[in-house]
Amino acid sequence: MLTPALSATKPRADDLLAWYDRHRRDLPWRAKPGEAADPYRVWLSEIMLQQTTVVAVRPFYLKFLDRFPTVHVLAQAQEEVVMQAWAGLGYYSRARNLHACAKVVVARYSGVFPSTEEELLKLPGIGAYTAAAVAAIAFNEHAAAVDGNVERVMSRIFTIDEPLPKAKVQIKTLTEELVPTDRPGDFAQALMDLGATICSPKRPACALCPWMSPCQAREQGLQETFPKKQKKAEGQLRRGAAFVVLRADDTILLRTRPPKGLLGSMAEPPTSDWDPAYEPSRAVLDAPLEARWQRLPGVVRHVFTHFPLEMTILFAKVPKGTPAPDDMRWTPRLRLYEEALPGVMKKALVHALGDLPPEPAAKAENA
DNA sequence: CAAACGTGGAA
DNA sequence: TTTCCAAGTTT
Repeated sequence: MLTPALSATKPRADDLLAWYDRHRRDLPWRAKPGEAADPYRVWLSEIMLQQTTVVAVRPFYLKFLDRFPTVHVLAQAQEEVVMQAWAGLGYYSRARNLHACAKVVVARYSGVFPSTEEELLKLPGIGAYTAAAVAAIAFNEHAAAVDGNVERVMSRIFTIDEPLPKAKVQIKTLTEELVPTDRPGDFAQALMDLGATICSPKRPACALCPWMSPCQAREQGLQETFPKKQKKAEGQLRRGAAFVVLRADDTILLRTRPPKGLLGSMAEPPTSDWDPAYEPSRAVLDAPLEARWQRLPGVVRHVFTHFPLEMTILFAKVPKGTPAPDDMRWTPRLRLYEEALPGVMKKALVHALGDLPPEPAAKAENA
């Protein structure tokens, strides 16, 4: 009587929501059940979570929210301060767009986020996913937020053979058809929680899945083969040099990178160009100033999304009063934490100086 | 549309 | 150690 083909039933939002009500993750940016969501916090968290794990985001989110509690505070902040708060999280164009977006929301929308997917999509740093996520989660709009989790869940449920990213259009349509009139915000979060905790990339816990029965991939035992993806070419190794200068008054030579491109608007010790053919033995020719340069043993390795980097570190001590070259500055070693130093540049400084002084502990509000 | 764009953690 | 990748957007 029971035919396996029956499993081709449409997944029910109610089954997912019932699971969510029991197993929802408690996250700092997530409103408690029954509470209204704060659009600013939802938006901030969604930007931070782009291509970034919950574990990595959590401390940054808490510190960022403490420093910029409202969209008004953020809009009025200096860009350098915003970049400093983002330093270490990666994908720094997000921080520049975040700041730009805050200014638009304050200037054009009086500090109130627009509530529709369509309007949100116009704002800097907000793309198809984030527009739908904020609309649904913060405003309970009937929007389908399709991120990597949802792509995985949907491609498994419907055994979508088309590889990503081509399958995105189809997945968006399929997801829209499942969004309930009732709780679109919870549905969006439930779907992402499902992808993050049950329908994981490897070893999905199908036995615990509220959508096990309608899942076509599970029925065929092929859940781990979805989603199909086209592979990206891996980048070629680039080499370069970084120049760490310690002045006698315990200051370090830094500069700010151009606003666009790799590590845009972030701080760094002066560096050479990075190129596969770079010759570390000739690095001193690229030095920012005359000094007795010392080539330190070893290299600093770092892996960017699209290429690996090997940096040779040159170190020099210079006398008090040495002027900074054009577009560079001296920063006290004890205040390096105030600089917007990306991870790779922190590595370079640590290689030359040893551990950097820690940031002073934030003052406790209720000590 | 393919490529650029960071980082750190897990298997 | 290698591989994959985590709540994507912009150009």
